[in-house]
Amino acid sequence: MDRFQAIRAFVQVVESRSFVRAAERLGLSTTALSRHVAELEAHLQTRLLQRTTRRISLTETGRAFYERCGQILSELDEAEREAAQEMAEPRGTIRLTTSINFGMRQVTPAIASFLSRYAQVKFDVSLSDRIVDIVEEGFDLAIRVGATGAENLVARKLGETRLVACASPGYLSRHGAPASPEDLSRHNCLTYEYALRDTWTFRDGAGRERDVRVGGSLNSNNGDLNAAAAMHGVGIALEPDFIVGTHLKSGTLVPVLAAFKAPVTPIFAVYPSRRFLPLKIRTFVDFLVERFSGTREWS
Amino acid sequence: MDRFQAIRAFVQVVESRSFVRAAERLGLSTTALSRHVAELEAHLQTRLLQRTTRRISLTETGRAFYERCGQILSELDEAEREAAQEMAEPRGTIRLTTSINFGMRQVTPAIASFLSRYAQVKFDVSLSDRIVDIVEEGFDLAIRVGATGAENLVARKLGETRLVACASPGYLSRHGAPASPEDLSRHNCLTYEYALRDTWTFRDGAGRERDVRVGGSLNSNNGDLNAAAAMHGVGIALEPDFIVGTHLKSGTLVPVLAAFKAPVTPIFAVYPSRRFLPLKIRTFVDFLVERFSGTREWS
DNA sequence: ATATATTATTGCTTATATCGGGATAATATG
DNA sequence: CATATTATCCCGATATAAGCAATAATATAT
Repeated sequence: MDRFQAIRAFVQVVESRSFVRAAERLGLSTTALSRHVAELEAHLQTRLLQRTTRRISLTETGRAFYERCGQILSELDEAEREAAQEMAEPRGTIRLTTSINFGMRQVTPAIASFLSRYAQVKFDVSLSDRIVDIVEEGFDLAIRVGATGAENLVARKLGETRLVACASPGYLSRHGAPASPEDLSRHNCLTYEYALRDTWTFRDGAGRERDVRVGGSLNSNNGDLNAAAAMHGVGIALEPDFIVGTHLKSGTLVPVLAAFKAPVTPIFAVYPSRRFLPLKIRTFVDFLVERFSGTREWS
Repeated sequence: MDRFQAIRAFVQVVESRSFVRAAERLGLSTTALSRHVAELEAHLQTRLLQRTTRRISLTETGRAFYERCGQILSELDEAEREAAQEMAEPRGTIRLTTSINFGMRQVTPAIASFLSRYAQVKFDVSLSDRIVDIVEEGFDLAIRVGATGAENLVARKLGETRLVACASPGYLSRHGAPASPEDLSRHNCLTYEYALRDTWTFRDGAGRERDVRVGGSLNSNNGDLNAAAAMHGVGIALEPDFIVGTHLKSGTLVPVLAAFKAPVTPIFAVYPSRRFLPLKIRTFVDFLVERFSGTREWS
């Protein structure tokens, strides 16, 4: 038995106070309607409608059931409209903050693609590697590598990035490639201000952690700058694959310590945990998840 | 598509975080489950679950829909359990007030029949022709002829009673039968304290109202007493058919003014309009409606 | 009171949809 | 890299729902 159909039938009969009128409104035969109500009653093992062939009235049980069903059906309709509203154009401005590198390389093309699909949406993007308080500063959404932020937020995982230690072929031919993480202490390591400032972590074949204190002639708060420096042969950088992926492919940078696993960092979409998320946000986050879901290697 | 089935499937998949586990719990094949979710998504024209063959996660839209559906399903379950609970024994005491005559003749046997069916129910009956405030005096239910009572009450029609003017054959042979309502002014009319004290109303063949001022040697607050007096030849009484039905059948009383329609009075079950009526009350009212629904002639 | 029209239900037939099994494709895990 | 797990697709068998026609019941009109 299709309970939804049956309940709909029952409700319509009550509201029409007639099987034939209800059948007309639902576009069914009275036969089907009569059966539905009968099946519902059989299912509940109770009588919902007191019917003479001429008039129908609710039983007490039926009255109670009807009231609740009316409520439930309208709630369901609302939920479905809300969900299907995906088709309704998302509109409005999305205030977004994200890290400079990932923002430039991955989020920007995603935004472009999203904008071409949804003409009514605008973006207000703030690039910053600082972890901003999105509630405090009025952002709708943050896309963050690694950090999720405060407690009252929802973090939705978009993907992962793997850090890769790498250097230019020129640097390696001059200084040799490190064979183990500990060798890094004898190399010029380009460090990053906001994370991994002093210590880089690797995991060896046996799964043991190998922490190494690193340092060198360049520390910056910008991964691109470090990558560029590495390409110019300044030293070894530990970079997320979405920054150096293309350079590794082209050979301008070469991975080192490939036998050791560098940390994997999750990438999150972070937004306030509201009961009903605005359509524009929901749609954009879904879009990002879909776009990034299959991504194994950033480029 | 059975939308409830589909939603149930969807919710179970979300909660099981797996199609196969959800299928086990629902006693379905994974095939059916997969189809249900796919159909639901097609219906909503949106993606609810982001699924790899190995793991599934909710889309934002799906998350919102899931939360609402969980709510809706539990409401539906509750409504169905509540309705099906009819099978659960009604139990407890029903505090009931009803008029003396109708109570004695019709309600008492109904109560007896109800008690024999539901062993866990007890009755506390108060017979009175006074219109009591059932909320004030703590009654669950009143059965009333004519009056429905206060505003915050629900009145459920149980049936109708027709008033019949009648007298004993002896009285009529001595005084003759009235040919029109107006003739009643020359007769000894037995009047009833709570209603129709001074004026009786009839409707003639053309549908016109014919009010007649009546009076005589006996006024009482008890229909039975008036009927008994009429049978003893005292005069003409205007009595509900549930009182005089048997006497009319046996011939101890004879109807007069049969060409004129006497007023029809509805009979109500009246109870407080609570959101959730106790099972015992619901069941008893349904029982009364069923018992009286076919009744055309009271006896 | 009788006849008539309206209305809900039931039996029967056809068409449709649903279900489960096996095959397939995809992906974590060891 | 191989294997086991998992979701989806295809197909045949079964079950289910819809409509038509007939029936029973009842309100309204004559």
